[in-house]
Amino acid sequence: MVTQKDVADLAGVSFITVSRVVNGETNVKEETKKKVLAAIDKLGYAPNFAGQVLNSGKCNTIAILTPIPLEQSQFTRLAYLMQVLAGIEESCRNNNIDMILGSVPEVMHNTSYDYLRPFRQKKVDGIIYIGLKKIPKEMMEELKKRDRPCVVIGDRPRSSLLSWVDTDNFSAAYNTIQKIQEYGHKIIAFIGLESTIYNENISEREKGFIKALQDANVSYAPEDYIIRTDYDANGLCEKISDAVKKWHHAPSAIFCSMDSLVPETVKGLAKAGLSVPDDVSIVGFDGFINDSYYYLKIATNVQPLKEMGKTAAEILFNHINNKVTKKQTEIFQVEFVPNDSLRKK
Amino acid sequence: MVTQKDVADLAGVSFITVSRVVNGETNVKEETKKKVLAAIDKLGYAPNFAGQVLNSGKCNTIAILTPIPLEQSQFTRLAYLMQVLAGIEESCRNNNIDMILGSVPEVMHNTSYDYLRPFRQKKVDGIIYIGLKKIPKEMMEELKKRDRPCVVIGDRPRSSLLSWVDTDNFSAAYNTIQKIQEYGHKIIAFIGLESTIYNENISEREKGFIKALQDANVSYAPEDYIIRTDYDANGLCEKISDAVKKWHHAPSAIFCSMDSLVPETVKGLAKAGLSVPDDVSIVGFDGFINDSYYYLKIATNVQPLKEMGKTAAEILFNHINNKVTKKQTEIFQVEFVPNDSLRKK
DNA sequence: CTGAAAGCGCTTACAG
DNA sequence: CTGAAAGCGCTTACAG
Repeated sequence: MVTQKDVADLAGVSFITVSRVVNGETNVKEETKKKVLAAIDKLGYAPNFAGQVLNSGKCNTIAILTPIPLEQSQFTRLAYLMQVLAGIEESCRNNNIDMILGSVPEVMHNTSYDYLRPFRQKKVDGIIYIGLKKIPKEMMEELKKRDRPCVVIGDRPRSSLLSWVDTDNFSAAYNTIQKIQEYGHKIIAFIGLESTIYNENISEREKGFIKALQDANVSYAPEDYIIRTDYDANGLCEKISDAVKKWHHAPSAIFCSMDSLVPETVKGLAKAGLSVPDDVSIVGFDGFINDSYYYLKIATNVQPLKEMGKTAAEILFNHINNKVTKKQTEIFQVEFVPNDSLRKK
Repeated sequence: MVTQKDVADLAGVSFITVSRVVNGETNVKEETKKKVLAAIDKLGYAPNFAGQVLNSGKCNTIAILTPIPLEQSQFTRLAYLMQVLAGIEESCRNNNIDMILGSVPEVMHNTSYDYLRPFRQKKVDGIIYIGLKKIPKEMMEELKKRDRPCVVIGDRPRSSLLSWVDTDNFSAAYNTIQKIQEYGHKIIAFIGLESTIYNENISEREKGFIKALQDANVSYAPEDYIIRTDYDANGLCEKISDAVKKWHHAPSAIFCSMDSLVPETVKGLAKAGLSVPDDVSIVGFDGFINDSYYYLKIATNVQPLKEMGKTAAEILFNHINNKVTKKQTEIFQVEFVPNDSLRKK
């Protein structure tokens, strides 16, 4: 490969001068600089990464770690991941940083795969963890041991070591219920996740739902209008049609904690003889659904995921460059998007 | 940071012995080895990446480059990318290789972003290019100049420098038409992409469509039953309803070159008074659509994308390790999946 | 403005 | 079985 020495030989200078030119130092005679640049161009020289890193200790690479599996049909999580990645990528481009994409395996047993290896080997300057599940214990320990920064997206870890960016899911849900009420709906149900599934975002949405109804002094217990399912909405259809029979007053609106739960919700209502949006309005969360694939344009809440990714990366860069050593946190607001699935009552 | 020297000091040996233990060399006394391992464990030592790279010239990192933008609502391309990535990731895991995710900008002007920098800096041992658009000229030149391997997924570059894996889109389309004919359909239309959009896969599907109909000696010109649109199916609805009026005999089946074109196709037919699948059957391509979001379960063709990703990575690793210097190519078959949208006529 | 020396952390021969 | 020497490509003081 072409090294500084080769360039130096061709330009008739020492390799130190080449280094100076490469790094844009000013104390080089204009004429010398030209000779060196010509030689660089002729030989197609580019500074060797490893040589630079060994000196500087900085590798201009960050790791993106996430428990979200790349391979899955669950579009919601995929789209979430990709939009966040798009934001991170934009910041990385602007700073000439590369991203190593890694994933935290769902189960750690029977695998020798070590997702923290790049981190331990100092192959990355820092980590962005895209939440969904809590940061694993072993990762927290490594972060503590090595002194390199980590920013979390989509969760609010309590450790003072970790910076994070997140959306205000509680407020988003709270505001959503208020909006729905402004449309004249009195009884509102919530579709959430089973409590065995850890997802702080969804549980915050649930809390926002409950609080908003309490504050509105509704005549029913909000908890009685919560139905829980899993990410794939397994059994949701039946649960809903059963609930419709059980409820004294059927809800005229339903707040789905994820758009991906909407289709099964609609099916469950249909099974119980209710149609959307004629009988029941629906508001979701995420805004990932391609309109053309669903008969219904869903009113929803959109998180500024790309912005969050950008911001997380920028915070990480600040930490890496030691401009900021103190933990930083940022909370983003969610945008409510009305649409056909929400009707005035 | 903890170096081999620190470990050596603690274990009371030279750092060379530490290196031997780290690299699993056998010529180390069992007792010495134990001392060293204990010291490694105590200090949390991990070999510094840059040090290793500078010696070996291998960085155990590959670049994934793609012109597919991460940020977009076009689910088809996103899902395509992610499934391929999932396959690459699996191979990478098995070989302790990291992946740097980069994207080839759509327009090169007014940006100083250099997507080939990691490659030039020898920050990666090789590249996997996930096709959609042809490899840019400047990239081909760089590949020629630096002597590092590149494997292409989803395109068949003519250069003898590049290995590739691809699906047999021609045969898949050919077979699809035969299947549709087996279901009793005589007149079959094709929805493809405008010729200004470069996409070898789609154009191969179009060729397969034409050839199958020619071989079946149909009484019409297959070309008269081709409608072209763009990735977002802009104007497709109108084109189809117009075509239905124009055609002497309306098709009883339509082969959409991408599933994502199905909804607008269905709308266009509806506009012309035809319903799917009662009046017209539809077969698509990709199999990405989440069943629950569409009223119709689409008969389609599924590419083994994850397998392709895995294979591409393995080929690349072979090149990197110099086991194989000759260009390698692999063609995967596509699986036909019948479903509700295809009816017997 | 330019160059010789030392060193970043590691591995690869070479000596013993 | 173990260690001293040299070098991978680069940058950072230091000297002139």
